[in-house]
Amino acid sequence: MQQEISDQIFSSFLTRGFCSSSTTTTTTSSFYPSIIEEDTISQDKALAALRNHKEAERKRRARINSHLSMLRNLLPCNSKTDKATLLAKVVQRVKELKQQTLELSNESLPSETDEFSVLNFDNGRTIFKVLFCCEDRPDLMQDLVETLKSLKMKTLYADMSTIGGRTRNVLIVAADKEHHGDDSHLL
Amino acid sequence: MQQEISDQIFSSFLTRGFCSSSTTTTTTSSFYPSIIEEDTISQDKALAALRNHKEAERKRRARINSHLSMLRNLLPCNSKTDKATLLAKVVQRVKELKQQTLELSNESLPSETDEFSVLNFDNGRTIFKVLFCCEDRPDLMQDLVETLKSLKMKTLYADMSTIGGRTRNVLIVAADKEHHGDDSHLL
DNA sequence: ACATACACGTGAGGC
DNA sequence: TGCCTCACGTGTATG
Repeated sequence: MQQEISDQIFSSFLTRGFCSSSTTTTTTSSFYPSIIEEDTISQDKALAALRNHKEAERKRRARINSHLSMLRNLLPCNSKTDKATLLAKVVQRVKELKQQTLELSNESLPSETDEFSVLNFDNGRTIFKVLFCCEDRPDLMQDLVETLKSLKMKTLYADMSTIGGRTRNVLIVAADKEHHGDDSHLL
Repeated sequence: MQQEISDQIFSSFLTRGFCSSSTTTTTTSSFYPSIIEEDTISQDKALAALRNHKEAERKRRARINSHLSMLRNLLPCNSKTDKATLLAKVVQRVKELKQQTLELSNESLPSETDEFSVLNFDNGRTIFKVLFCCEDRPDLMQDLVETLKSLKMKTLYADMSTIGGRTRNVLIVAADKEHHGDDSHLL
C-alpha cells in the first residue's frame, strides 16, 4: 500500500530525473512541453511493462516458494526452518538417499555377473548354486524349468526377484551323478 | 558501480525527502540547522546499519545459492536450469528416492517374519529353507553354526545380509533322518 | 520488441 | 536495541 505509493514516486523519479514536488502526481509533463504525446505514450508503455514485470516476478517467487514448501513437507522439519538450512537438509537427504539406493541395488542387482559354485558333493549328488541376473521376460521361468528338466536336475531352492525390469535369480540345483557330464554346456 | 550511485541517491531520497541537487553529496545538513549533530549522528548510524544489512543480505543469498548449486551438481541437470524447475526436479527426485528405498528395504528387510519350509525330502534327507530377520549382533553367526552342528545339520547354502543394524538370513539346511526328531525346538 | 530469470537493495517483522 | 529472514519491486542480461 504505502509501498505502492513510494514505488510510483520512485518510478517517476527514475524515468524523468527528480526535483519534483513532494505531492508528485504525474504533473511532470510541464517539463517537456514539445514531446507531450510521445512522452506520455512511452510512459504508459513503460508503466505497463513495469506492471507486467512486477507480476511476473511475483509469480516466479511463488513458484520457487511452493517448491520449497513441498520440500518442507517432504523432509522431517517444521514449517519455520530457514530457507537456507532447509536447502542444506535437502542436499544432505538427497546424498543419503542416493547412497542408500546405491547400496541396496548393489546388494540386490549385481549387474550382469553370473555366479556358479558347487556347494556340496556327496552321496553321488552334486549340488550347485547358480546366480544370474538378466532382463526380465515372460517365459524366462518356463525356459529355465524345461532346461533343468531336460538335464534331469532337481531344483532344491529358487529365489527370484524382479526390480526395474531386471531379474535376479538364485537357484540351488541338484544333479545326480549319471548326468553331470552334461553340465558344462549350461554355463 | 552505477548501481551504487543510484542507491546512494535513493537512500538520501528516502531518509530526508527529496528536492536536492543532482550532485547530492550529503550537503543536506543545511536544511536542518538546529539539529545538525543528532541528525548527522543518527544518519551515520542509519547508513552503517544499512551497509550491514546490505552485506548480511548478500551473504544470505550466497548461502542459499551455494546450496542450490550443490543440488544442481547432485541432480542430472546442466548448470543452466531454472531455479524453480531445479527445485521441482529436486522434489520429484526426493519422492522417487524415498519410494525406491521403501520398496527395496521392504524387499530385503521383512520386519520380523520368520519362515520355515521343507524344500525336499528324499533319500532319507530332509532339506529345509530357513529365513529369519533379527537385530544384528557380533556372535550371531557363531551361535547359529554351533546350534546347527549340535543338531548334526549340514548347511547347504547361506545368504546373509545386513542393512541398518538388522540382518536377513536365508539358510538351506540338510538333516539326516536319524536326527530330525530334534528339529522342533529350533523353531 | 518481448518474455524470462537472476541479483540487488530495501522495508517489515520476529526474536 | 540489533540481528536475521523474508517478500517486494527494480535493474539488467539473455533468449
